Amino acid sequence: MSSFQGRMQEYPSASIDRFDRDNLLAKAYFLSHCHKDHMKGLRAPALRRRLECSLKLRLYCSPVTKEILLTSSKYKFWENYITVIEVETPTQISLVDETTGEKEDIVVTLLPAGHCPGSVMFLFEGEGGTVLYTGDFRLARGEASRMELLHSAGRVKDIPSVYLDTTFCDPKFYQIPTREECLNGILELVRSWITLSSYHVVWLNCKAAYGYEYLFTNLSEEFSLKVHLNKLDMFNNMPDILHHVTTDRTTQIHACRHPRDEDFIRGTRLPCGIIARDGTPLRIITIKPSTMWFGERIKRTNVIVRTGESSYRACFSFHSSFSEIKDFLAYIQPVKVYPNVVPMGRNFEDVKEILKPLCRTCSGDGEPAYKPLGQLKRSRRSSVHEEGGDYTDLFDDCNLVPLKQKLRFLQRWQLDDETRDLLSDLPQRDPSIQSGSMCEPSVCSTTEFFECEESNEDDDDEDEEEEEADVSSVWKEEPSHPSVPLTTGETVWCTDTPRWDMFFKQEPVLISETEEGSESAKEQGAGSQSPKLFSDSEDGDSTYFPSQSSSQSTHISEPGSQGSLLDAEPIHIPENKMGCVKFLSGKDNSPSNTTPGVGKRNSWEHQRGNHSDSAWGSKRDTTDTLANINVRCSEHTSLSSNATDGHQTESAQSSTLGLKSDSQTSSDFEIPSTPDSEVPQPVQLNVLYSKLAAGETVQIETNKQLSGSKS
DNA sequence: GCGATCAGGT
DNA sequence: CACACCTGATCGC
Repeated sequence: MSSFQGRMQEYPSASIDRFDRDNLLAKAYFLSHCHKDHMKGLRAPALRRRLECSLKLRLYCSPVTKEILLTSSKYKFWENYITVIEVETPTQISLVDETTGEKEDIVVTLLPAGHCPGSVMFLFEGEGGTVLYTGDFRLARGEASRMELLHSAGRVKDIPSVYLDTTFCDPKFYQIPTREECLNGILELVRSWITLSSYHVVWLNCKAAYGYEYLFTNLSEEFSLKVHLNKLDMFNNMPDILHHVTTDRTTQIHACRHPRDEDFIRGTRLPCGIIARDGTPLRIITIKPSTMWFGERIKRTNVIVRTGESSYRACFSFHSSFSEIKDFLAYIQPVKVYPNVVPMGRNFEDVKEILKPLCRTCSGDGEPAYKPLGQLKRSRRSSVHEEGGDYTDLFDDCNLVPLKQKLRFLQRWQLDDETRDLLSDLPQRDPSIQSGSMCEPSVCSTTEFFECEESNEDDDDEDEEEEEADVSSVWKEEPSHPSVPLTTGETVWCTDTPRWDMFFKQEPVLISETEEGSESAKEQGAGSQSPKLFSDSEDGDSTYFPSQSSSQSTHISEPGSQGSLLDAEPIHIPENKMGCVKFLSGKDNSPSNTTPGVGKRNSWEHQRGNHSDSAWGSKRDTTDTLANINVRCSEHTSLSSNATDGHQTESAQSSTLGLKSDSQTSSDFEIPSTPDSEVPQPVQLNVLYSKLAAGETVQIETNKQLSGSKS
């Protein structure tokens, strides 16, 4: 939870993610994403009053964040006070003192943060120096190196100050499995269940928060089954998400909520109340996304853990692990890092101590904490690829590979090898259901569900959505409140709505390697290529598949090994993007704010581009979207022809380089894997962890990384 | 009645 | 495990 108080030393008149107390006096507001702990004071009457009295005061955020924010009626009053800043578009804004007329211009760049839809980091450049506020972020290894706007003239920018998401900035959170590992584990678990019969359904016990959407979209795409949610209105202008979620409860994948959903599940009922029409009890498993972490040299377990008869915990994290944070800082090399979050079981001083050796000054005076950079400003890209078989490969974000391809690739060998066996002796399943079903969303199964009388009395009927006509022939869906007419006007599904899979095209590169690749992948999965991933886990690393009464030992994910198959040439560094700065006055003159059609349709677009795509596990080719973006940006940045041109250039590069950059592993810069540099001995670690576990203050002489510049 | 805060829960 | 967020109790305006 963020404990950032809203203001940065360098630009104290701007408030970020905090809107109460003295932030009420800010000259500009910034919202990194729509989680409540970053919105404190945002709907307070005091702020609202101030807004109404001000001509200049604006809230700056990404298009998606605006969309989400304004979906809530409580924040509707912001409508005319929000200025959208396109992601990866340096934009000049003025901080104006309305009493004196004093003005300070700063350039703000939004960078995708990979935390939840719309989440961004803010890069500020101006007289206060260059500062990066990360908000909450999850960036895989190497992603900073692929953010063009963190670079200038082929080098990473000098960013002296970083305000950092330190949620997991603690060595005990050293490793968190990558998004792809986690996603793949969940996919396999879901597959193993829902293919048993159409009465087998899964409930994703997701907290009411944004951030699970990429899980939903991947599940939906994989199984051609939309995910049931209570409401969708926040995604109305995000077709890439909207296509994969539904308020139609007749699906086998649910992420719906009910105030007493635990009770429902215990009673083998889904929170939405749907049951099979023929009375056959639904077979429900629950999957609870939760963060699993692993210490530096601690044996990993699987990304799926069975916690009960029909309940599972699946690894899932919105935040970067310690090693990902280290990797990020190693690349940025800030002089000063300010923690935004105090990790659990720590205090502010602890975090600062942990961060010290990760800063430029400290690695300079002591010894290089873990990354012998040698120079403050590195060339952005010097090596093609580096060491294989170390942690880099271990936790490498093979996420840079278009995920769709990767997952197919993985599934092929996994399914062949293990899951297929696992599934082979299962009860006869509905012939209309096939693994990796080709059916259309929502009409995949022939089970007939109907409303249960005890259906929860929630108000989701207002979000009820009529599905395609042929649904009615398959499903019997009775409104939970027959007296309330369905609102058909709202988000009727149109057959001509672009489909998710039209957003990307198949690249033959990976698929063509499938035969060979699957073999090697299998071997790697057994530990050859990335031995450390599962090297010492030949044992109890069991992923439980619900179709088995006992555990099945299945390594459901080994994407780390994939990266090595997919290495590509480094991408080119675009010219300094600072040449293309968009200018915004205090008044919001952006067309996208007033034209819902064009502008909002792409409100998800900021996830374009290699890093953002990978951050989301998204895998569409961005060409189509980019074309739209360009259209909109032409309007949007009409104040600056430079900006428009620059943007198009960028877009063109992105689309042509997309695959290459996506295919890169994180080791595309010269940072050796951190564990190598540290070479912690097991004994040392044991001592360290014992102390940490005991809550002692750690004075580690042996561990340079922790002692840092403490001298 | 509303908001802020805290405790307790998932 | 933690995170994000909900609910309910309490207090003050």
